[in-house]
Parts: sequence; structure tokens; C-alpha cells
Amino acid sequence: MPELPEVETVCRGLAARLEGRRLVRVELRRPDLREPIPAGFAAAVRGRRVEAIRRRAKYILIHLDGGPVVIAHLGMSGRMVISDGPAPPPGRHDHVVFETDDGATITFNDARRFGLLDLTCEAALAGHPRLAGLGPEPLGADFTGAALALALRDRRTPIKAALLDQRVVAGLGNIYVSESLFHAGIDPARMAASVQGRQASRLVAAIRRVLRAAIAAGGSSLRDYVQANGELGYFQHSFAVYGRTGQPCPGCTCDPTLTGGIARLIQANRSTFYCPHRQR
DNA sequence: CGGCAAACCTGCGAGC
DNA sequence: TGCTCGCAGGTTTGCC
Repeated sequence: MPELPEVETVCRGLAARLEGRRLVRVELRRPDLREPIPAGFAAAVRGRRVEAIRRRAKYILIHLDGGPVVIAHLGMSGRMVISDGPAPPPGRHDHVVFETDDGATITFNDARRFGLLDLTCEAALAGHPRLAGLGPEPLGADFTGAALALALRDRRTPIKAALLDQRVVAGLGNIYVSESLFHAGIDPARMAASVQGRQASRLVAAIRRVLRAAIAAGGSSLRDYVQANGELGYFQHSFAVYGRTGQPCPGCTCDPTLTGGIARLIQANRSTFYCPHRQR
């Protein structure tokens, strides 16, 4: 799925086109996503003006005038795509279609249906069960080395798994965890609690650097992800380790045919990519 | 309580 | 060509 940089890119694209516009039509074509779209969703949204579109972790928050807030999650394969001009004929896996007062069509498409659309209101947003337990935003001021070290201190799980836990830090996924650990020089199998002090600070710096670069590139397009304008991201060309099993490590000068290059291991049922030589 | 595997659902590429 | 298998960016559940 879209991880933080992809969701951020989608949010920016949606905000640029939709803020200030009114949603004049909402069509639920297939409401049984990961969770059923709540009853009354369309009625609550229809006719409202979009005041702001923000991101929290991997959630897209669409603030509407008068208080309703749409919470959208793209799961593994979700897209939110804008098209201008005449509404395109609905395609396979187009589950929800919005239309604005100035003729934009916004389509929520999700082949695997791991995504979700939920509805809350301004007053209940912070306490919403999907958002309440989330850790700090990795690009926020409160995500410091000291804060991460504290969050990891009691974790007896590999650092890879800890960083995927949205309560520790919100918005990382499988790609950017591998990339960040590489740039920080930390072995993904290391016990989370052992990442302290200077290493926690290095890890924070690496996470922020990787995420910023990925956002600047419009995210990573592997299979399903596209920006709100339909364009692809291109950060996948900058991966140091993700999906690069056997290829040379960008930081090592030794011959990959001798060292084996980038290695892959399975942790908590998910692939991790790393350089056994540089990550300790 | 904590950690891990499996489940949710569909598509795609590789290999036979 | 066509089948089966393994794999995929996330999150939640349930079991040990």
C-alpha cells in the first residue's frame, strides 16, 4: 500500500483540486470494503463543501463544512484519482465516486478492498478508534531520538517489527522501514529495545530523510499506486535495498557475487531487505 | 501482556 | 495456452 509518502502525495493532489469545492454527488458502488461504509455516508457528505484535506499516519482526512470528516485509508491497493471533464465510465474496482460542483470526478478504486471509508465529525476526530492510538508523525517536531528511544525501550521484538507498529511511529510501512534501517546502518533483526541513544537519533534522522525524499519524488509506484492526478511516483528508482535481493549494496564497494549483495529475510510474515555487511 | 501467524481479497508474474 | 504457486505497499484478530 501506499505508505506515508504516497498518502501525503495523494492528499496534496486532492487538496489542490478539491479544497473549497462542493461535493454534489456521491455514489457508493460497492460499500463492502475492509469495513462496510457506514450507513448515511453519502447523505452526510452530499452537498458539503471541502474545507481541508489533511493526512494523519496513512489516513486521508477530508474535513467538510459543518463538521463531518471523512476518514479514508487506501489499504494495499487503494487509489484516489481525480479526473476532469465528463465523468469516466466506472471501471472495475471503482467502489466510490464523488463529483464536485465544478465538474471534477474523484474515484476511490481498490482491487483488494483492504481500504476503508469512514465518517466521523470534527469533535470526535481525535478520539476516533482508528486514530486514537497512533504514535507521533515521523516528520513532526515531537519525533525525536529521545522519543523513539523511549518508545522502543520496552519492546522485545525486532526493530523492523517495532517500526511497523503504528503506535511507535505512525505512517511507516514495509518499504520505508527497510530503507530507513539501511540508511541508519541498523540490522533489522536487532532487538528494538537495544536501539537507544545515538542510534535512535540516527534512525530518526534516516526515517525523516527517506520520507522527505520519497514525498519529493511523488512516492513509490510499484504495482497499484498512482498520485491523485494519475501520474506515477518515481522514488522506487531510489531504493537502496527494497526489492533488490542479490543486487549490489549501494554503500559497499565489495563484489556482490562474493558477498551475496542485498539479502532478504522474512520477519513477522513480511519481507525485509538489508545489507548484512553494513547493518549491525 | 506481548509477539507472531493467519486472515481479509484480488491480481500478477514465474514456472511447469 | 493455461494452470498453480508465491508474492504484494496494511491492519486486525486470535492463539500461544
